[in-house]
Amino acid sequence: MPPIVTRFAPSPTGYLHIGGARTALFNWLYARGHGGQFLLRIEDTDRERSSPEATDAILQGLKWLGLDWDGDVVSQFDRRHRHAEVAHQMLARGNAYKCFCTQAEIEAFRESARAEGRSTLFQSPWRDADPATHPDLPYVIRLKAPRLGETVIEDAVQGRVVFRNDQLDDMVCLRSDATPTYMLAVVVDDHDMGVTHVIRGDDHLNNAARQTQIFHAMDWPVPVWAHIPLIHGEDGKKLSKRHGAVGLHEYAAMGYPAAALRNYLARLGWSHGDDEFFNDEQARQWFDLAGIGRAPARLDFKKLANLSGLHIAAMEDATLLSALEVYLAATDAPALTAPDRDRLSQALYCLKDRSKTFPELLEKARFLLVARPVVPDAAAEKSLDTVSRGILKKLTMRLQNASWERETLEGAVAEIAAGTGLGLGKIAGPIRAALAGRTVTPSVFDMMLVLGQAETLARLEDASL
RNA sequence: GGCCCGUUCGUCUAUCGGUUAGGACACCAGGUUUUCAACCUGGGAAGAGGGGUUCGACUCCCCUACGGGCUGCCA
Repeated sequence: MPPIVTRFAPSPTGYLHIGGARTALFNWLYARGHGGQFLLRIEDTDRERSSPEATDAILQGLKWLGLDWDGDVVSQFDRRHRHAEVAHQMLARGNAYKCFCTQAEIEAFRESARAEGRSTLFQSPWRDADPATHPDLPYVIRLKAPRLGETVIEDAVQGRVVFRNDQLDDMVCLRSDATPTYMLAVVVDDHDMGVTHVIRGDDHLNNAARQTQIFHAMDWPVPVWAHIPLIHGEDGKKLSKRHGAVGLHEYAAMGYPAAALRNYLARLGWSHGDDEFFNDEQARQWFDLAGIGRAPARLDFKKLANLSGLHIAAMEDATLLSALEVYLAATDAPALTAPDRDRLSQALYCLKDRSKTFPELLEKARFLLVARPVVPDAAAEKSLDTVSRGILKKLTMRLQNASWERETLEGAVAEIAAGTGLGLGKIAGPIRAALAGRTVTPSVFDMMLVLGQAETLARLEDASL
């Protein structure tokens, strides 16, 4: 079995799409799980719509998602001479021909064909013309596609797909300005790059037939095809801007860990039995083409959030901390100061189990990121009435000389609670308000321990006045 | 219009001719609990429709409906 080579080949017309990200992930998982290579090629032959900014955005997106590629990024445009060379080879082999029809002529033909309900497949009169009759005019090079028989795609996901050759016309391979078309460029590049498995969106399924004809024309081995269904929005329609987040960077900005997105995206359209929550190691081990479904999947943010929470909880503190810093940078938020970073890292143990996203974690970490005086929000303010202020005052005194350990603190608070005839639940509210200025926080004891005795007492006293 | 692909709980999916059609997320009820999160118990929830093939179809075939893709000298 030859080594596996996959590739991701986006066209640089914008940011990295969530669907593209999944395609890249599948290619990456397949290559990495089989000891193969994962290559990256930018399909920038359309100069009008390509931009270096878009290429950069795509690269950044892949890096954020944690998908590393092998070798240099290939620019399809840079290979245009090679593409033209192959077009001429096909010409020499008699598998292609020069066509002198103008675009206007073809356009007119298609229009009338459509109007009359006839097939719009264009059959060039130059297909079998004697080169001696060739005019001195611009021409394109068309593939001399077989007219009889059928072209068969053996797709690892879709199964056997058969196209009748009389349904496929002689596609243009080299334009009249000598630049290659996408159809030719893909085949030449995939061949030259040694790509063994083409895993891409099923919007390319029909193209696979045309590309197969080019592979045949050059006598090149046809790669294994795997056309995966597209991702749809929550309403089941094709994903578009109106669905909200379609750019990968938007997911980064919403504060989902890349590991969670990898897990979620992998499960969208692919499955390994009942496994839902897994890490990269497992994904690489389990991923295979046979596990890919044929129906389009919808984005489900609830499930993403659930997985996100599980991944945050499972992260090592150091990993989590640096992911948080990446998140902060991505959202243009101020970076953590060294002391904040320290405190945060000490508190992660009581934060990561209760947060589904980074902003949620940061909100719960607020108690240690703000300085006195702690200003309570409206909800927290409500729990600071006269009675509770009195309780806080008592608690402050009670904790004055307490040893700063969990058991002591729990005991002291329980004692105060008992003394007032209230449950712990009732006095936890005011303590939260005093220490964090919020109603949603980690355990009050965890906050006290993280904050330390002096700061805790100061905050309790502030709130009791 | 032509060609191609798809269709199991609300959502992601398991099932590869024989299951009370399983799991997860979400939802509802209850429990635990210092809030949130997490956790525990229970619950409702699915094979698009119609024909075949077969002793037996979610599973194989055909038709219809619905969704999607392609039909460019775009990628």
